[in-house]
Amino acid sequence: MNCPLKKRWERRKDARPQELLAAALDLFVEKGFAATRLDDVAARAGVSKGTLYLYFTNKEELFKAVVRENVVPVLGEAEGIVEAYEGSTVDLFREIVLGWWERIGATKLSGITKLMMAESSNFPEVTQFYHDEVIRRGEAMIARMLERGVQRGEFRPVDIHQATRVICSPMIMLMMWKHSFSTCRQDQVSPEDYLNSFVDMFLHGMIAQPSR
Amino acid sequence: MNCPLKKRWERRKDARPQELLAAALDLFVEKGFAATRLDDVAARAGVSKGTLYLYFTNKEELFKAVVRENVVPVLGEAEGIVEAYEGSTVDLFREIVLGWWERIGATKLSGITKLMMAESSNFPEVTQFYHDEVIRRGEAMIARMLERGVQRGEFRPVDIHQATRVICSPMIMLMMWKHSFSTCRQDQVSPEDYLNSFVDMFLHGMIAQPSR
Amino acid sequence: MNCPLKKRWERRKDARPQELLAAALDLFVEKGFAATRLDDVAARAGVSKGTLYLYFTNKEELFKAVVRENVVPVLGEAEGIVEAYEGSTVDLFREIVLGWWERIGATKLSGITKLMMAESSNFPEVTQFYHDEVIRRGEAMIARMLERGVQRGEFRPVDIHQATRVICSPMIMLMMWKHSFSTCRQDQVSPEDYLNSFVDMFLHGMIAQPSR
Amino acid sequence: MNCPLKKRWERRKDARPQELLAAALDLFVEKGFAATRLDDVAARAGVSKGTLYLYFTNKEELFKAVVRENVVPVLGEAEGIVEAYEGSTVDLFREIVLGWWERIGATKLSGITKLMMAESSNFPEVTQFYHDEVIRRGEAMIARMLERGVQRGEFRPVDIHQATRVICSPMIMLMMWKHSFSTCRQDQVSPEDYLNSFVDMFLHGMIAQPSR
DNA sequence: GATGAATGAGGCTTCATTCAT
DNA sequence: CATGAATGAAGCCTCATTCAT
Repeated sequence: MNCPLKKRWERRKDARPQELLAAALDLFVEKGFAATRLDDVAARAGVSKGTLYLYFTNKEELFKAVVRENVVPVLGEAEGIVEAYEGSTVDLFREIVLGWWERIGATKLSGITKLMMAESSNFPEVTQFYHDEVIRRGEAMIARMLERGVQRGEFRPVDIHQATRVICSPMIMLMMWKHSFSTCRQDQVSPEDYLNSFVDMFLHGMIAQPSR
Repeated sequence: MNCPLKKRWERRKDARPQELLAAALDLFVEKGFAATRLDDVAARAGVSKGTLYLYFTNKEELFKAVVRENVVPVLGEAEGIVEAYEGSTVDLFREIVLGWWERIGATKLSGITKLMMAESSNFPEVTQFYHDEVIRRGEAMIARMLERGVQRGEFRPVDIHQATRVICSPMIMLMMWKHSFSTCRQDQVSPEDYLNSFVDMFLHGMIAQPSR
Repeated sequence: MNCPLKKRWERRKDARPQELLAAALDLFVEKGFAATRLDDVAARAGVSKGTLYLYFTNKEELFKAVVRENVVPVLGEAEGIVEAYEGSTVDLFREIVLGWWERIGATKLSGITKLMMAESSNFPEVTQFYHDEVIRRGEAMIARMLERGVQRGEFRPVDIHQATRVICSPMIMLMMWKHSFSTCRQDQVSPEDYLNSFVDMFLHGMIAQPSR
Repeated sequence: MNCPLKKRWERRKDARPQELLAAALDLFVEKGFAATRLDDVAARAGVSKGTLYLYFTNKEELFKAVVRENVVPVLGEAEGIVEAYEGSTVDLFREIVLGWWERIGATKLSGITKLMMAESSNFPEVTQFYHDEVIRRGEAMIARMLERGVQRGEFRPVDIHQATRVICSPMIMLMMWKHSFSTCRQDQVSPEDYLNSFVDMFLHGMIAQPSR
């Protein structure tokens, strides 16, 4: 407290892993898992190559730490929202989709999703981890939301399992496009327009018709 | 004709690239672009590594040839169907989706789509080629189909551009799941169920409500 | 035969692995297993680093090939001699010890023995291989020789198993000294004198006393 | 004395090197010189890596200290015994061999001998030190014992120099086996049986035949 | 005295591409 | 046409040693 020098030092020590994770996130998103060189991660974080290995056992653990630190918490929040929501499920759906867009889709974190879709088959251990920590939980959360809508009579009764996947698809695809062919397209997709179309179509397809 | 030996040779000369392309397709689908080793391609085709370079300038050209040979023709057929179709657009939609599933989605060609989504950012030239030859044409075809439905009063008026993308998403995702996390999931997605859910939801969301 | 150019080429191709093995043998003997850099092996053989991997999967396989090519055949010969010998076992003993000295002890192959004694605990797979292919066979051969002497009444009855090891010890040690502290000693051990002392002591210790 | 705190500190200061040396001994024996990581030594001693460098200039000096602290004193005792012995040289021989076995061969110190035989050529300075401090003195002691036996008419006259080495061989080998191929062998050598065989053979080979 | 974060050279291994035959 | 030996640039990871605190 009264020792600013030491404090600076400690702050640095504690901050170091965060700096490394930030650099790693940037590069994983930019290049993908295999094509990211640890040299570059270190260079971007302003440290030497060896320093990385003080904090992370190897490339795969570094990646897992990036996911744990950045993606998993957002998922936790979303789970909390679904659990505690009090309004209509239509509103909840909008809330989740837009919240996801703000916290993941529109940020560089979308690159993690893309990366996992892209390279999972080449890195089984990382894949298993991501599947357990992210995909399974994410799908469960969406499924719970759909069930809520059906139970409350707001949504048509549908195959929850399949509907979950159908719903996730456009969201995942939006992230993938951002990191795939965006350089080729002048007619940049407006994510907002795309999301509106998606929500619109989905609700048209799901909402229980009052009479009929 | 009267020279069987020479003829066999000539046939071989023509056949050779096909064997190479078949081997390359298998391996690109299995491993992805970067992780496919030309050694393995040559070995699977039963030729030496150098032989590959007699027919293809480099790895990227080999991949482009695979796409040209396998994916592009299917796209041409679909374009023809849309152009010439005479029934309802709802039926046309089902025709296109199922035809796509039979010719691409259910075959190893789905791996090419997955691969491009995955690795495009690391190989700009390949990406540009694929975008021009496949994506642009594919989206145009879908868009034309939607326009047809709207013009004939079968579909609600929607933003064609966005709707095209929303519609493509579940189909692309179905291909990606096949090649991404399939090893992690016991609850193998039934593609047929998934497609039915998708068509059902889409048509519910698109079909113009008669009265209301 | 009438194509010297091609012949030269083929000779080179066939000779290459031998050149690599020769270079590897030199360096393994000089530096040990862990301290031998594959760069140096390649350089000494006059090829690039990558070339090594055309012929040997990795460092351990390279080493195993060195052993198979150089040590194992000598062992085979010795086994043949023991099997077919017709003279006295005392003479056979001298024959084996001196033959071993000429073919292994006095050559750089002695370095392989030293290396294995030295580094075995750090490279379990190589160790297992060497134990199975060299040590087990070598001890079996010595044991057979001792049994022969005992059965023919030339040697005192002794614990064959232990005696085998006691006998091998001075021979192994002679090889180890050559590669251990030789740089420290001006009073170079004369291997011949040492071997004479050894044979002399051993026979004094083993020969069955006629009367007594 | 009246300052227990300070005293504890001072004791610690003296004790610290002992703890470090103990940890270093364990690891050098277990892994060898090159393969022992100073990280591990520090961890086993419960200190930080940097602390090692407060007490020892570098890895080589650490090793030399381990030898000085553990091996050299035992040698000194043996020298004393040989100098002062009053019984028969045959008994002295047994005394020395068994004493060596109890104090060195059967303990982890045997690993130091093995390590030096194994890695000496890669670390010239350490080697020179070990040769001067251990090998030269050890051989001199054995030689003196043999001379004593010959002078007193108990042993046949032999080349003392060579006999010394022949005698040392089985003892050194026994240590090396313990640390080399022990994992490969189910038929664990019984050191006691081996030593009995060795003493038996040696004395048969050395003892002056009374008449004849 | 003690710490432990940081370094950076060095080793093994991979693979697209070339070229002499 | 076809071969396949050879290359060499990279990439991941290790570890003895230093030094600011």
